Amino acid sequence: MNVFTILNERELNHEFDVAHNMRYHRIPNETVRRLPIYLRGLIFSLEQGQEKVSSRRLAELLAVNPSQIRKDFSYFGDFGTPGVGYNIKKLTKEISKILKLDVGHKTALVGVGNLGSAVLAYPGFKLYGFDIAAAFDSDPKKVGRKINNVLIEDVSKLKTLKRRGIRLGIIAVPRQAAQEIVDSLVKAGVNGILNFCPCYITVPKKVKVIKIDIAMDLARLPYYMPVS
Amino acid sequence: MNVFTILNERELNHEFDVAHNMRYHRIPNETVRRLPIYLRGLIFSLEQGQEKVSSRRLAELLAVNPSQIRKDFSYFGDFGTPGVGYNIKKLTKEISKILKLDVGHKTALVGVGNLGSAVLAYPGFKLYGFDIAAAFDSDPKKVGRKINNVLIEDVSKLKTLKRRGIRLGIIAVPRQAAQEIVDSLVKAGVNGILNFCPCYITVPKKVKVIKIDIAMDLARLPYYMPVS
DNA sequence: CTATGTGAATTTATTCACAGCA
DNA sequence: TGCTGTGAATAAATTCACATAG
Repeated sequence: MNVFTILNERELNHEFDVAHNMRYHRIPNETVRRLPIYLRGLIFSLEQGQEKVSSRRLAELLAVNPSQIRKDFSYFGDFGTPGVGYNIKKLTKEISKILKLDVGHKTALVGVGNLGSAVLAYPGFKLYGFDIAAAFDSDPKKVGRKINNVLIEDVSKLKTLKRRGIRLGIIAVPRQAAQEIVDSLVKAGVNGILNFCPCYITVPKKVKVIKIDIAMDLARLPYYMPVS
Repeated sequence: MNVFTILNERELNHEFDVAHNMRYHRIPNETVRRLPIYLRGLIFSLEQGQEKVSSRRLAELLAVNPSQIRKDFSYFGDFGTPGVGYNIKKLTKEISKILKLDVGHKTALVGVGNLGSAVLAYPGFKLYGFDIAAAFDSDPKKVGRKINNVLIEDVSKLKTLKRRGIRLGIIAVPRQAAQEIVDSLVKAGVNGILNFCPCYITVPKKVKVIKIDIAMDLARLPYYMPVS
């Protein structure tokens, strides 16, 4: 059968890991997972007018363990000054670089329904350096319109992505259409996909998929809730 | 400062853990995280007309390790038959019970913008036993209308939740409004919250929050993508 | 002969505790 | 004194390997 689905989070990369980013020798997977969280906290602190932040303050803000933070940061060089804390701007820049968010990523959205529209309006993408540069839908009524200043194009135009330098795709189409769209994206040179469809999709090895299933996260909540 | 934010996934429960669900002695956190994934795979297999499934088949389907699956299942009794595999229905029922999804959860959605509407239309919630029984918005134009057969009520009606037996809330409002809504939900007796707002919120200890930040997940993708 | 269930081995992640710097 | 950076200690998760059941 061999259905390929990188499910929610973790399943990313058991083979890769070592090869790339040798500059940062062996950053643990869990640390990588936390880096975007730290980034949020750092940017938040910066907005609060701060310039330095200690591991303790950041930990309080994010409800994590201070030594975890220090250990995580220690995987890539010295950024803190003892007795003072971390320089927020410097650290932000470094983390962005590690996550390769510093270059800016043009991203294509496919499927401009409710969820797709929400994605277009979501402020968080810009924060992380993503630029939703194109949107596609198969509904002729939507094609040609603009949402959040992004023109909606027909899905048949997906093949232009390569030429336009877009390597990332976000899929928010009905589940039946998902695999077909994935194939088109891959053919168009996309090598990273954020999948919102609650379904299994198949991709070549070189393409990385992250799947978000909003219901799946909710499904863990009752287990952790106090007995009512 | 003490901002309380259970961020994305994991941060759930360092204190709780032991206390409840003693019937299932000490199911590891990571296993709990995977249970909804297994549930999906099981239901998928069932829909394919199968009755039994082996750890190998399930592992292929979900792109995980077979012995991981067996180990995970072993934390709660014997459900497989050697040489054959697992009885899908029985196992599905048991996992639902562990996750407390078997009782059905009435859930309230707050914020019926694009994201909120997408949530209302999302098929996955029903799959996991969630029933979005109420929706709220502050926009008078939306109040009174129905989406997906759910009546949109004014946010001032949030206080009726307790009476209606709703203990779960999904927040999809603009970030500025988030904390206020959270407070209202908590006051109305909600003890589990799924937060889609990219912001920090504060809750009493007894309330469990899961935060989904769709951009944050995407932020890990470039790191794992092959160099282009 | 196939597939489970599980101790044991291994790998990975977290936390502690403290030396050393500003 | 206050905080970083990090080895060492601990804890948690994963994987192996095999005895055992159908």
